[in-house]
Amino acid sequence: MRIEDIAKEAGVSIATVSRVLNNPQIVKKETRDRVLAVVTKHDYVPDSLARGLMTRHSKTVGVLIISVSNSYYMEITETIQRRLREAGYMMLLGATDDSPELERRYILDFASRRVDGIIVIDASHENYASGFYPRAAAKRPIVLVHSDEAIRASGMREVFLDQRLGMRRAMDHLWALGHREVVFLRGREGFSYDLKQEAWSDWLLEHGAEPRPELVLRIDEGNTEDAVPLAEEAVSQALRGGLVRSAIFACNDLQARGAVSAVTKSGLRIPEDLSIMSHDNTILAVSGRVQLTSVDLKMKSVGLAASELLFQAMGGGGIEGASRRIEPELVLRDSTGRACNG
Amino acid sequence: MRIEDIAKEAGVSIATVSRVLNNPQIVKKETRDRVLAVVTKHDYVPDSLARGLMTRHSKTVGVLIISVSNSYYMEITETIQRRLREAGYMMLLGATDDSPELERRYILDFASRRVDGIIVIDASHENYASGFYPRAAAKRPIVLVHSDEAIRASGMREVFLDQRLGMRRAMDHLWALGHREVVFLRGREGFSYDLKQEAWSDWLLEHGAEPRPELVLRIDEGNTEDAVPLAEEAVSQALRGGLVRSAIFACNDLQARGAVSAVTKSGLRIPEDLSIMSHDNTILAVSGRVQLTSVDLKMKSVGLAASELLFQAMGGGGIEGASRRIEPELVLRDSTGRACNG
DNA sequence: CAAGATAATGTAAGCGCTTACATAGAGGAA
DNA sequence: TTCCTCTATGTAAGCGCTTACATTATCTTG
Repeated sequence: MRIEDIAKEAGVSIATVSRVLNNPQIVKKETRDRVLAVVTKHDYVPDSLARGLMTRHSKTVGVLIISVSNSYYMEITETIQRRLREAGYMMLLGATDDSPELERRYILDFASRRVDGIIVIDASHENYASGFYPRAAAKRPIVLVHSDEAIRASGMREVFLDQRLGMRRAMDHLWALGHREVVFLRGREGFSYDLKQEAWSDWLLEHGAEPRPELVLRIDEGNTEDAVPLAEEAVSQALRGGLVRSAIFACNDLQARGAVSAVTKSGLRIPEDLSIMSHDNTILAVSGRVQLTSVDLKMKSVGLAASELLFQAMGGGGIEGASRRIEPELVLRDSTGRACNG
Repeated sequence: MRIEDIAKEAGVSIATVSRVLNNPQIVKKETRDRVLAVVTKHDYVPDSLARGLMTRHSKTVGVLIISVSNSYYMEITETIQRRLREAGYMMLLGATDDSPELERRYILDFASRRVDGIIVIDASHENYASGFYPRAAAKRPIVLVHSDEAIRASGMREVFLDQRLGMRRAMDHLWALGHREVVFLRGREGFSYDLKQEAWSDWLLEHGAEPRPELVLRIDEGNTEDAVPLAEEAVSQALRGGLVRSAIFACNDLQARGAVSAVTKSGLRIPEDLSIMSHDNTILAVSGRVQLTSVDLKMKSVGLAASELLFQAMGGGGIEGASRRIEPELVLRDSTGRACNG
């Protein structure tokens, strides 16, 4: 069914059909109804490729995340998807596997599909520094969600996820409870682990404590479900080695769950004997016997902010003020308590 | 940058540029290199809207799921997304909130975007019965992922998720362990709860046991994180009422986690005093202190099968044999054991 | 009721590509 | 050389729409 067929059947020109579809009020009610009848009769939907070719927009937004199968990204994807739908946009979703190269390919592909805007979650420093984002942003609105100081100061549209603040809040809380030694449990590699470790280290230094290397427990997986047993194993071992004496900071809830298992199995109580601070505040934080104190990155707010910024941009808004900072929140639960030996 | 600009700069006609991009081998190496140089120089990517208008395909596939923020769907979305990318397709992702109406709107929208194919996860019976899917499938390949006997027999391309078999395996397992009374814990509403309850009920009847209504525990939420405390509360209450004596079947891992909390808090041991059978086998099943025996729906296989079917269809394959059945698998862990009073 | 104003519809150009067909150039056989 | 074949490139139509502009129908109003 093409617009021509509808026009023929309704006895009007294709221009009239187009008007009925795009500017109903300017066509006489009588004609309009006749056309609409034919349209609904055939379930006719105009070809948005052809339409986009003329109008220069596709009512489509490209969204990039590192991984689809990660609870941590679920909430932000959900939020963005919902907002886009409400505004009549479709979402093209791509997973980059944390590869800047793949990210670039996706963005070029988005461009060729004439998306009206792009949201990059966990934007890579590399693609910013090489000038790729700015170049792409010159052609169509791009919103960067990131935790990178350089991007923050770039003047691009961006949502800054203040992870250092989250770390500070977590450490402050432990400190206030009397913990003077905090073991740092992390995954193998990845920007966010490095950032957190740096923040952990800096914080300790600021408070006159030493970020001793043996306090860093590194497991080989980060975010898959294998992280749970690996973290458990790592913590058990550290426990046996007498390294864990006051508190543990885990980089995500999976690792924290593993830590909890290790600690309970060793006969110690949480939080009486040992505190565990977690990060991400996913469903895992509340699904076990001991509910985890966890840093919540407020991904819903992040998603909302990113969508808002993008809509503004797509509506022709300028770059000024197109910048947000979201504060992580510490959610207190049962896994942290006063230090017993503090 | 349009093809015309490239042509002009390379000193050739637009047809030649097009050929360089689509059929490199038919243009003389010398010319080709000259064109390619200009193309890369400007990061030129052809407008896929214009291209799609001619070629009649968009290299895009529409995927529909009920909810983005549900661990249960993460794996299948991930699998499909990965397969699509490998094959050079982009994924338009829509969340239907379990609304057949919204599902229809999405499918129409997909159609207008000239997607090359559509995958509907948890296809609705309503849209099948009303003839909507078949009508849509006449115009472009559609693969339905579902647990609906009617759709299974429809002759459409479909992946049948044999949930009844999963239930049977779960119940057989409990029965073999000596459990003769199985409490059924479920969410408020939704096809899959009804299907499971029916299977539970049928199974009991077949084994000469009675599916007594008071054995059905229904909480007001199903899949959000609120389900955990609600399930805990429901189970605690049933425990106090003396209703839970041998085993509990929970419709998903969230509910099972709530059940575990209730049971442990009441002082009973798992699985010595009470067994808990879970469903979905998400990360939650392995993240707590007691690891849950759970029915795994093999969503990765489902996703693979769905993609395969779609690729076949998009490649021009016929409808015959475009049908798969995936068997759920029972993953045995620590939450189920021999009945103590069996 | 003529005639200018206005509302409703039609005509046709063109969005950026692909591709059938036309054309030109190069090489080889007679 | 002439004619034919083959290869490389150009020309132009057309994909299904939107929209500026042209045209025709319908009102106003003196």
